[in-house]
Amino acid sequence: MKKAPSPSSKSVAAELGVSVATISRVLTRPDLVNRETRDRVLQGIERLGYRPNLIARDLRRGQTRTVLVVVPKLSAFFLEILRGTEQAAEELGFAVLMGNTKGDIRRTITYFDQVASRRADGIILLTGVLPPGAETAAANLPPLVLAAESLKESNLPAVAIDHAGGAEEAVRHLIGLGHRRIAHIAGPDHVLSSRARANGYRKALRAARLAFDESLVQRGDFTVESGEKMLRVLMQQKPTPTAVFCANDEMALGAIRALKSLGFSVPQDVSVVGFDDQEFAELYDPPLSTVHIPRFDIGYQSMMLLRDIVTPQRSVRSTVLPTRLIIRATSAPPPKR
Amino acid sequence: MKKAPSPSSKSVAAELGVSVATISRVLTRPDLVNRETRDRVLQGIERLGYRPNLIARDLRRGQTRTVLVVVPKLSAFFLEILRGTEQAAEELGFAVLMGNTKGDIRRTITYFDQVASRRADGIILLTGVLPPGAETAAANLPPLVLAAESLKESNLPAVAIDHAGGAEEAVRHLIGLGHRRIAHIAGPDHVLSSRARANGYRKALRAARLAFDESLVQRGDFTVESGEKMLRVLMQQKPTPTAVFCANDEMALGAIRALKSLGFSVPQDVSVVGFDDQEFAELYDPPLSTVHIPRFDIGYQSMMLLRDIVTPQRSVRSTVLPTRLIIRATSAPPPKR
DNA sequence: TTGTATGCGTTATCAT
DNA sequence: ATGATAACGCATACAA
Repeated sequence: MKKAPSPSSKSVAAELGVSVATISRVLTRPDLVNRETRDRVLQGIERLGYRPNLIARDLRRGQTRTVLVVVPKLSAFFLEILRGTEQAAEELGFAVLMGNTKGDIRRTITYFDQVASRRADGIILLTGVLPPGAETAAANLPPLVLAAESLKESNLPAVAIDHAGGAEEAVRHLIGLGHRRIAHIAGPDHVLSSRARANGYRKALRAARLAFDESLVQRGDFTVESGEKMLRVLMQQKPTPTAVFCANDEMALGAIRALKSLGFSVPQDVSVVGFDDQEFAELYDPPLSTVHIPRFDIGYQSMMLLRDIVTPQRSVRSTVLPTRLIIRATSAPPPKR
Repeated sequence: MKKAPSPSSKSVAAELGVSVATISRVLTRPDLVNRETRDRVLQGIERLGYRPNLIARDLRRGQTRTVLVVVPKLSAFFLEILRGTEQAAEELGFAVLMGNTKGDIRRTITYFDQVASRRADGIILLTGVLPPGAETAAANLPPLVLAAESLKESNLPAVAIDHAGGAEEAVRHLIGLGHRRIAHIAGPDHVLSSRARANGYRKALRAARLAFDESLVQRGDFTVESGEKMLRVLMQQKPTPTAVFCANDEMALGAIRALKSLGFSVPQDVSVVGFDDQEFAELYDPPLSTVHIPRFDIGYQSMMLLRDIVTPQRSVRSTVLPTRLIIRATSAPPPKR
């Protein structure tokens, strides 16, 4: 049983006694061809196992119907986004290429080149940073959607997240439970999303006319360890906070771990709320209250937006997607005194 | 600033007063061209922003240097594999296309078609199942590597995991700690890997001359819930087991959860060991002892193997990768009585 | 309704 | 060392 290479339209045409044009038409504009011939061709295609060569088609058409998704690293966070992109891509008949910069911004250029080289029609960029030279308006950017991590000031098409709104809702939740001294473990200051989340925290306090206490805000670096460390700092303030809002789930886990080891129980003594709703949030003990990021939607919408960009005559509109507070078991009313 | 489409080799050639052949040679076989012309061409390419059209190149060469990775679902497990594949692909100059069957075996055929249509050179199949028609040797399979989940009887190129060996090591570890009544929460019987893990469990018992007790083996379905449920069943046996080896991490989590709610502490009263070493295993409280699967390597080796397959004159050899026991905090000596 | 012929942008063969 | 040219397999404008 030797592996027969798929025949070309030419050989199928020859076999059936029609022209290659007819083969092509049957596949792309069936309405243009006579019913009988169409059926005969379809049958022949089936019998001979013909598959049109997409490379040739792409070359001819000048497009690939392929999107390149570029992530800064292959983490669970981006996985769910990828899932959304894949779903939308499938619906639109697009293929999905993977790109991973591994934190090296310059590698982004390599991927830009991929679309300059016509291996993909456009890029969904999840890295949050444009490569050095590309920042100027003069730079020749490929069709591009900025997703999840939007750039500071850019009017490039983007699918962003309402970080501030999510943080605000989380803190409002804690306030609603009766908390008055609410701490915040923030993320790195240079990351736009941490700043937005910190802003949401302050806004919620302000709306509830709660004083903003500088000492109740500590900055971590998104790791579990930094969460532990900052929690310890926070518990040295007095009076101690009764709730901690963390800028991501890892730090929330660290905070809980540190609380436990300090002899506090969560949420009876101290409430903790995270951000991201990563997979482990639900599995943790106790299950973590956190702010859900619609990762799937980000991926899905990004693909749709990119389609609009590469399709002439479609209007493109950036979006900001809302987050959703998930109340699990780490947030409760403060202890009575 | 209008977006100028990348010029073709023809226009670059015209601009520089050379032939297209020279342009092509400069890019693919620089040694064949005179030093001066080469430099001049290189310079012109840079100046005009020329990027060779990979689609045209692929068409001409009859290959795409693209691999299609097909997963049954986009989970963290496959993510790490994908990372390995991506790494190898980058080293080899391959692009990575994503395919997701979402559990629908028939969709695999769609992806096979993608390579029949020349969108990719081959497939790394992570689904563990071949589509219905394709099982026969007569079926015209695309260049294929079976990864992670190997098929029952097939001599297709594969990168497999030593499930049995990993399970054996885990149970040996428990035996070494002094456990004598070791239970097993197995996975579904129709999944080859669960069967292999169960076999490893029995083999370790046999090697230690411990009696195999049917009632100490319960079958779950890889979910946290089934882990809880089966643990409860196990603890009704008497004497109760002092250790539980679970066929995956989710069920191990379920078992721990159930143990806690029954008033047992882990690992003081009962030890628990999982399988997979998923991300949350390390983060859990207490951190889970489990069997690490070299997911990255699976992906990496699969890509290398596929390269061997699509490259003439390279020999292809299937591999079985070893697992590695990770001892964390859920396994300890049994309580003294 | 169908066929013929051209070109998409390369690479490779064959001359020169 | 370089150029002219023929494919690669398809889609389409034009002819019939």
